[in-house]
Amino acid sequence: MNQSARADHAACPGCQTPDLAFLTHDHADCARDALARAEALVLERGLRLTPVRKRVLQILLESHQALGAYDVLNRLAAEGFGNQPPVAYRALEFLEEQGLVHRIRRLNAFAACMHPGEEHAPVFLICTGCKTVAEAPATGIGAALGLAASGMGFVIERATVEAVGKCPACRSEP
Amino acid sequence: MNQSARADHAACPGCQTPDLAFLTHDHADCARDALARAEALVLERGLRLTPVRKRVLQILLESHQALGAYDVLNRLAAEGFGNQPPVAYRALEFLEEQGLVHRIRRLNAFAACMHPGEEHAPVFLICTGCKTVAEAPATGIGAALGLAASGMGFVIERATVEAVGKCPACRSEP
DNA sequence: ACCATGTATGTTATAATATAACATGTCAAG
DNA sequence: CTTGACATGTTATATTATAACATACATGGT
Repeated sequence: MNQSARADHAACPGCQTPDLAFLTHDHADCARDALARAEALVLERGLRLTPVRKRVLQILLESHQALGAYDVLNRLAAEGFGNQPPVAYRALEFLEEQGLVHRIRRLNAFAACMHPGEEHAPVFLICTGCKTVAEAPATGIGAALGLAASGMGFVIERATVEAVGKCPACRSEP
Repeated sequence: MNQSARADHAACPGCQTPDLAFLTHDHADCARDALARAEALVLERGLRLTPVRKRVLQILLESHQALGAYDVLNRLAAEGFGNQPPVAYRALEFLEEQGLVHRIRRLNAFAACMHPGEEHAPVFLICTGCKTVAEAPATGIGAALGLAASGMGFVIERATVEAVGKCPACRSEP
């Protein structure tokens, strides 16, 4: 699968069901769901999913890739929002604090969380072929990490786990 | 333990023996060892540990912390090496390719590898108190990660695992 | 010894990412 | 209808990183 195919939201990888992450499926659905859940979560917490914040989340959900802050900013600016970096960075920061967006440090980029609200230490699989970022089920890894650390007397607060490699589609291509 | 105490090389944490990583021990020894092993490794591979490269590695070994590229650059410049970013970045890139230095993405920084040559997917423990970065034994984590990924048909090439938290010394302080 | 070649370093310039500080606007409680 | 808290907009700048080209330096072949 090439990158332009991946840009088609009707046939995309990486959504919340791990089994589907790198398979073709209807992405419009999971984006809509994630947005609705995000909105509910934020309200529950007495916070506001303002227009900029909502739009930033939508952009990330729709693009279904990790986007740089300036990519997001450009889209915002094109739609009449502010066009200075803090506009994007602040929205992204808010969304990250609320667990709605994850920061992919390896890419200096941000990706929408595909299962907000659920407790999770995210693990990212970054395909070097199609640039898709999938959130993997972290089962066991957080625990193994905590264990290794506590063996040295270290107490983990947050962890970043990012792997680069090839997704099934890109692996079976030249 | 505070940061100035950590700057004292005669009583430092984080070296190659996991059990000692956050304990006091003689760092001059492990720095010297690591440098010698690095030199040998590079020669084995038919490459050159030139003065800049060697000095960069020494700086990282001695400081025993993760340093930004510009921190390294400033020290180089003060010693008569070039004072432009590529000088530092190129040496760091070379050292990273040779597995002698690791990049800590969370900090936009670089740290000397404490056990070069040994096969390892590094796991970093970053103390938010004293800024010390320790390389933890990754036992099991790489495997767990590979397993989780292959469940989705994803093949990992390289992984970044970084945890932030508190080391024993900083945890027992205010 | 000399040159050809590849590799390393130095330098200039700029790109890409991120934040500080302050001004303005908005909204809801009192 | 004002006050206070929060959000957004704007200006400016800091920090991190790389591209492109020039110079030097080592090494092997002759």
